[in-house]
Amino acid sequence: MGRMSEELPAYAERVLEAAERIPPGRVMTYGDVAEWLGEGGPRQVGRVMALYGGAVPWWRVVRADGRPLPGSEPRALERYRAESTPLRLTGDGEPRLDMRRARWDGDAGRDEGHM
DNA sequence: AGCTTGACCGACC
DNA sequence: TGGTCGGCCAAGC
Repeated sequence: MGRMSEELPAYAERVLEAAERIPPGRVMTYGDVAEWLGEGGPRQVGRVMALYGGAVPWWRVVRADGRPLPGSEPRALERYRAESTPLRLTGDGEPRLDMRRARWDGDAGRDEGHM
């Protein structure tokens, strides 16, 4: 046991932890997660999710345009429906996330407007 | 050491 | 609404 090599890079672990924090019925964009962490950027978050996202609620981390993850749209939509995540229909009738309502800021401004 | 690659983003047209 | 472009930064080679 000479080595404690982490299977996950530390950064990846933080990203996954952030994803697990997102409450049901809400979503964060890749950029939001990066900003919340204060590390990396959207592309880095995306890469982590691509590699290890299966271990966390991956459907709650989405692109900024609210479009469901390509390739997993049926599964994502099933989750959104189960969690009552705000959706919205486009002109084509394709369901997309209603980002104005579904986007979660990580409780960043939890205290504001309280006093 | 320097590329290259991304489950991206915002600006712009 | 859809396409391009530059910027972004960790990981892999």
